[in-house]
Amino acid sequence: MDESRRERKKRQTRRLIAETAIRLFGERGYEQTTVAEIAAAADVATKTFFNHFPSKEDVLFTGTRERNAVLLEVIAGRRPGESLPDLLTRMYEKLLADYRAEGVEAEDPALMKTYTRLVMTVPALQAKALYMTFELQKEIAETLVKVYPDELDPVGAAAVTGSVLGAVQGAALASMDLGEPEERFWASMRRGFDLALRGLSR
Amino acid sequence: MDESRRERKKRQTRRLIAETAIRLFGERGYEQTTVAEIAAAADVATKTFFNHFPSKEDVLFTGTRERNAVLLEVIAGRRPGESLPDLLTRMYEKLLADYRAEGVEAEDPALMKTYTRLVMTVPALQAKALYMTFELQKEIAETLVKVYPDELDPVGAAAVTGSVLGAVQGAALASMDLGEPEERFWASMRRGFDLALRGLSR
DNA sequence: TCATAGAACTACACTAAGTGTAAAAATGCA
DNA sequence: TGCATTTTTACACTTAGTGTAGTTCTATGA
Repeated sequence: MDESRRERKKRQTRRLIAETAIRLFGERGYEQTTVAEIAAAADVATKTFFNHFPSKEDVLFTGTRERNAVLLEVIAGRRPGESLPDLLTRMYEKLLADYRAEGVEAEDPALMKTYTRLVMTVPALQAKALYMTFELQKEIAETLVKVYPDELDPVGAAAVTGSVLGAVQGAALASMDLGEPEERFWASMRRGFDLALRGLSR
Repeated sequence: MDESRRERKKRQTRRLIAETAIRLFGERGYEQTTVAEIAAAADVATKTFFNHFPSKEDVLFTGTRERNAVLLEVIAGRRPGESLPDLLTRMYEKLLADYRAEGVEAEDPALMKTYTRLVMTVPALQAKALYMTFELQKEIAETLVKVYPDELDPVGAAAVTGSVLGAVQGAALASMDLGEPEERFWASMRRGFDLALRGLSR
């Protein structure tokens, strides 16, 4: 077995806490739910919550770092001679694929929807999400400079990254605000991406 | 007198708290400084701090809402027949002018520098700054739809806005990270803006 | 000048997030 | 079984932030 009982139980506890948290947040609202209540509902000590998650918000952003790492790998794996627009497009496709896969693999679609609603409406969670996107942006820019040493300097790379992610994010959020259905949502995100990309290809 | 004594004293207290806060943050660091310490140093009750500022972070973002409002006015005041790139350029010029004026009008340049360093390095403050930019973005996009009813829909406007602000922000932060001097910093910001704008003009 | 309404400030009690520590319980391994 | 390591727990503590009621200061009208 590649996972010991200890590791398995730890993961279980972590997962139990996270799912309990989303459920309670959905029922009572984010601010109205205390960490103590989550811990009690999951039948663990309050401290155990903070042993697994550095803050109350973090319980909602468990997989984000890993998902971001995947995008960075795409950038780092620039193919020989691959143009910047092509590489960014590959990254975007990967982002999209992950996003859709997440929706499918989710064992509980209702939780997924609750999650989206929370992150879109609760200021503290929005700020957290923005901050993490911001960190991703810096890492992408840094990696871009490495794989395009002759074409990109740090400022240019940061501008490109900010432009692309900003456009995609803006379009996605606007689409959600409008309550657009699934398929139009993907189309809107694509529009944002294409718009930003046009600035690169001269 | 257009300002009563009451209003004047209130403003004085508010200003005293804000300046004391920046000074202490600069000396001891943001997290290491408690609101109680700030209040004590400014010789007011802790509650008075929260009467003026909703949170510890907010003491560092006093003028932001007003400055953002100015940018929105530029957008709302689209001149007859003015193209989107022209209007955005006017907004950018305004942003720049405000930014430079702020640096000049600052009675204490050292505090200004401390302020910049804090906002750039402390996670909680970065997140707050990002969140406020995000809110500005939404308002700009909303206003753009109003002044370009035939050319822009909500998704397009959000994409444009996100692209431009994202690029400018990315370039500016990268420039600061590099420690570029004043003049190169402005040039870098401009590069970001121009890059994003290219995506619009065809 | 005095009286009074309202605004700002203060004192105080309280909730909740988050940290540090040491002990207890569970697990891995010899 | 015995021992080391990891996870969980209990507990005490700090700090951000809220609610309330009372006090002080300011504006204003008689």
